[in-house]
Formats: sequence, structure tokens, C-alpha cells
Amino acid sequence: MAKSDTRGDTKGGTARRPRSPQRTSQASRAARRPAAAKTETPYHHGALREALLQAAERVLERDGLAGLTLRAVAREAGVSHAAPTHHFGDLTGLVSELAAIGFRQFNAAMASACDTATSPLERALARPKAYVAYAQAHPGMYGLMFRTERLDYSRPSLHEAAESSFAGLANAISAMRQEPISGRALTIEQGAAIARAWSMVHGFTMLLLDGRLEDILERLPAGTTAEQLLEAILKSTVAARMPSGT
Amino acid sequence: MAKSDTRGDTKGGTARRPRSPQRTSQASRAARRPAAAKTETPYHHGALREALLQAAERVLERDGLAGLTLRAVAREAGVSHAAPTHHFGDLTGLVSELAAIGFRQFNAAMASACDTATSPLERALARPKAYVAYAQAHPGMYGLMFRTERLDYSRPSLHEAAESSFAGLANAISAMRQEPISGRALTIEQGAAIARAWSMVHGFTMLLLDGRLEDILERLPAGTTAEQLLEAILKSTVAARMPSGT
DNA sequence: CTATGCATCTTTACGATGTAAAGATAGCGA
DNA sequence: TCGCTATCTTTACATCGTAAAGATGCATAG
Repeated sequence: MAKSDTRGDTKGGTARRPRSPQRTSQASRAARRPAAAKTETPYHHGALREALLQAAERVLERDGLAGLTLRAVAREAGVSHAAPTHHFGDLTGLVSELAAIGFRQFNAAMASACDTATSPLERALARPKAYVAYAQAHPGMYGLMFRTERLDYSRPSLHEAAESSFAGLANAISAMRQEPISGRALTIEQGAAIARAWSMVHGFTMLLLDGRLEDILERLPAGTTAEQLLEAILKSTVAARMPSGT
Repeated sequence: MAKSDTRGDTKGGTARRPRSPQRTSQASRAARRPAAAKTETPYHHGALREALLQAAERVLERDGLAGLTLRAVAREAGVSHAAPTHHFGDLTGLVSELAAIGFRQFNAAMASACDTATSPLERALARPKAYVAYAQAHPGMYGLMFRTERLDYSRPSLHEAAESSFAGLANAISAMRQEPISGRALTIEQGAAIARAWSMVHGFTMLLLDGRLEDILERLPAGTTAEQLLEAILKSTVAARMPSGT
């Protein structure tokens, strides 16, 4: 339903001067959009911003990054194609706000995973495993957060959410190394430890989502999953690096 | 010059039925494109396919991934916007062939870097350093190879080039571990070693290109470069993993 | 209670893109 | 010399992002 942008656009280019009054009264407009806005007021949605973000997340997980367009989101929400502009400015704005939501979900998932861990070894494994698990459960969202070039990190919501994600990682690493970070400064060893951990998990996730680890998984003993491969990587890494055996 | 696709298109939508003979003779056409094709034959370019790929690489490094469009490449090459279709089918085709070229450049860069290395430690560092160096020198190309969703790996040229890249990595890892890979099968430890190395370098590169390591670099001692950070990561990794000290 | 202003949403319009389809051109073999 | 076919151009169209102007309804001042 509503295949062509609630009609209008790209139809006749020659006729129809820009300034024809035309007076489409409320009745004709309401008759044209029967299904949208079930019991809500048709005009003045009230919570269009949140509705658009939820619609965007649905579109993203259904049609992928390529399908996430302003017009598709507007269609999904049942409003005109230009409605999102007023709330987000442009596509970058919408995408950035959605990515901020993604980072918050992501942070929450990792925090809850760390809470349920008991032993130090388990704690060291819980975070990266939750990282990859989130990306597998929300591939569209993860791609939006880490693959899209149209993100505006100057937006406070996105900047803050992404910053919080980084802070969680840095804290986890410094806790594992048992040397707290003093202020903002980092030694080269600390920076290398953080960058190594982040690079490893992020790289693994990207390769996995892109299907580039299939080659390796096929060569492994039959039935080996990506999670088991990740665990093997993590265990050998942690074993070579933790202060003492658990 | 030639700002609007050699003219035509998007002009009048209503009039002009599809089948008007219209007979634009050769004279009018030649007069319309004066500057393109300097001394070559105007029609039947002869080596359009290669010219388009070179044009595409120029456009990619100049305008980034977002600027790499079929029409922009055609403009850059001085041909009509539909000319690439005949040689590559669609945008995925062109992009895939260009990515294959990128993989070949990439493989050559890493091979030559390994050749110049002498000590085992140097050999272990040369490949990942060349990896990151290539990505920094050709960010557009690397993004095309590892960020684009529009790649068709069923194309033989791309499949082969990417496969060769993976084989080089796997060989380097098995050489470092001093246990050759038997046939196609991998133990879980071998798979983990390969996936770990690839994930680390790929993740580092992506984060670096996306500017996400800026935060870490700023906190490091003043003047620390990305290369130094990478080296610190690699050295600690290799030190924990190589059979004996060098 | 009415009028005015403003935030919200819709219409209309335009340039750009990918792609399909049909026309034009040239080289090459029968 | 005459088609045949590969190569390139024209034309057309749906879709997208975005700008600009109109329509609508809520809030608030008078």
C-alpha cells in the first residue's frame, strides 16, 4: 500500500504552474489516506519524531542499510515524504539519531552482560561476546553505527552515546590490566591494549557480518560456529595476557 | 565541462512519445561534443573498458565512495552516461571489477613488503604494516573493498583476487607458527590464529580510517602517530606469541 | 471569545542517479 | 558490396534527497 509516495511527484512536469491555489479541502485529503493514523489525529501526529525513529529501525532491519531512505521511513510511518525533514533536517540527521539509539542499546547489552559475569575470566570474555552477539542480532543497526559514512558525530546525542561506548571499553581494559587510567592521559602500552582489543573485536564483527569468515569456518572441524571461533581467539589472547591463571 | 550528462534527460516529461524517429544525423552529434576524445576516434573508443576503470579509480580517490557513480565515471571518461552499462552491466559490476584491481594492488604491496624483510621479527611486522599503509594511501579503494555492500564475489576476477589475499594471510600465519597447513582443513587453533590476525589488522584499519582512533591518539604522548600505535600493538602481540626471542 | 503567530505536516518542484530500451555507428567477414 | 554485430548514444522513467511554499491546528495574547 502507498507505493508511490502518497501520490504526487514525478507525474506531469509541464502543466501546473507553481502557484495554483487549488484548495484541497480537508475532506478530500482525509479521504485519500484511509489506513494511516488509526485512531490518532490525522494531522499533527504528536509524537512523529519517535514514530519516525521506530519506523526507521523497522525499515533498517527489514530492508538493510540500502533500503533506509527518508522516503521509505516516511512511508513506513504513514506520513508525507517531507515530514522527516522537519524533525531531522536531512538524512544524515535521521541516521545519526538512529545510530545514537543503537549505541545506547549496544551499551546496555554489554553492561548487562558484564553484570552477570562472576569470575575474572568470565568477565574478560563476557564483553566481547556481547559485542559480537549484539552485532549478529542487529546487523543493520551495527552496520549503521560502524559502516555508514553519513553520521554526524557533532550531534550531542550521537557523540555522547558513542563516547560512552568507548569509555566502557577503556574501563574494562584498564580493569583487566589492574592499572587505573589517570585522568585523560594514556601510556603507549595502555593505548595499545585498548586499540588492540577494540580492533580485534570490531574487525572480527565486520568480517563476520560481511561473510568473510565463511572461508575459515568451512575449513574448521564440522559444526564449528562463529561464537566458538571467537571464544578460541579470546581465550588464547587472554591466557597470554592475564596476570595469573584462573 | 559537460555538467549535465552531455545534455538530454529530465527535461520534458509529458510530450514526446517513445517512438519518434527523429533522425539526428552525424553532423549534429559531432558538433555537440567538441572536447571529448582528443585525438582518438570519437565513436568506438577501442579501450573503453580500461579507460572506464581508470576513470573510476580517479573519481573514487577524488570524490570518495559516495561520488563513485556510473554517471560520474562516464563523465570522467568523456562518454555517454549509459556507456559503462555495456561493459559492466550495472554499478555492482563496475564496482566489483574496480575492487578486484584494488585487491591485486593490495596483494602486490604486501608481497613486496614481505620480500624486503630480513629478520623473523621484521617479517612478522612487515605484512600488517603494509596492510595499514595501503589503506592509508588508498582510503577510497580500501573502503570500496571492505565497506561496500555492492560487491559481487561471484565474479571470477574479484573472487580470485580476494581469495589470493586471504591465502597470503593464511600462509604468513602458518609460517610464523611453523606448522604448515595440511590441505584445506584447519585446526581450531590455526583458524583462531588466522582470524585473530586478520580481525586485528582489519579492525585497526577500519577504526583508523573512520577517525575513531583519534580519541586514543590524542590521549597518548604528544606526537604519537597511528603507525607507532600499530607497532606497539604488534610488538606486544608478537612477543607474547613467537616461539623464542629474536 | 477571537485573532494572530508558530510549530507541524503536505504539496509541489527540481536535479541527480540507476537502469531499460531503442537508435546510431563502425568494423569485419561473406 | 552487403548485412551482422559489437559498441556507444539518446531517450525515458522510477526513485531519491532536498528546497520552498501552502495548509492546518494549537497556544496564547488581546
